[in-house]
Amino acid sequence: MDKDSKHSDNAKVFKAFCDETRLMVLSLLRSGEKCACILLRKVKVGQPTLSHHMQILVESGVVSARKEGKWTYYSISAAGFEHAAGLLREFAALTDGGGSS
Amino acid sequence: MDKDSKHSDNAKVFKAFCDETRLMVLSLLRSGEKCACILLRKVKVGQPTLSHHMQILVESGVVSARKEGKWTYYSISAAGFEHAAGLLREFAALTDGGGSS
DNA sequence: AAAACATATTGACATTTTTCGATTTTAGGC
DNA sequence: GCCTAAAATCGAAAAATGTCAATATGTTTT
Repeated sequence: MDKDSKHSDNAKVFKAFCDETRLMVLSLLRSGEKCACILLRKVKVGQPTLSHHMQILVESGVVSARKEGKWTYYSISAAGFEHAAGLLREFAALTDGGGSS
Repeated sequence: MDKDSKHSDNAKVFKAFCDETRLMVLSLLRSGEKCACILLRKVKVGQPTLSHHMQILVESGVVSARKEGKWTYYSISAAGFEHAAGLLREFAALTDGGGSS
């Protein structure tokens, strides 16, 4: 079981929370689904940059996207957060002896 | 209340989990306290690099360090993980209407 | 179909992060 | 004091990430 690639994947999930702008977006989404144009007015980055951040948030699973006409609506994904929380618990949980090497 | 600096601080906490090598270290620490020299044998980075990662882990609060003689022993900090988990919950929790802007 | 709008993509640049080699600091053994 | 070992610090190179300007794509309106 290649542990290394697993850690690489897990790091990707946590990277969603590593950037100040992304945390700002997540914070804004706490009050409900919003379209990119609304988010764009609140954060201090350009449109392409926001688009890039939203892509990272969606791919990490903590945000879901919904297209409707010209707009893309984003919202918090409860399942994505559960997954991240689960990983956190996993890393915090101590094993028994473990060191068989 | 300057939200921006708060997000900056929170991002710093999550950065502990953003790197593959750091996740590897956290994984190793699950089976108990270990000195840097042991960790060094398991991860595939040099000694100065490991030292740097350990500094980040300690400063983010998820790992605690204990010096004993020539050695430095590291272990998981339950409190640090609680804090990170709390932040995660905070971002996941929906507010009511919120938009008082 | 043309214009206007919302978002995505591309390409370049700047900043940040990771990494390493060399050196320094600190502690213990001779 | 001198030598060895463990870990930290310094300085620079390499890699990854964030940012923007320009352009492209898709959608609604006129």
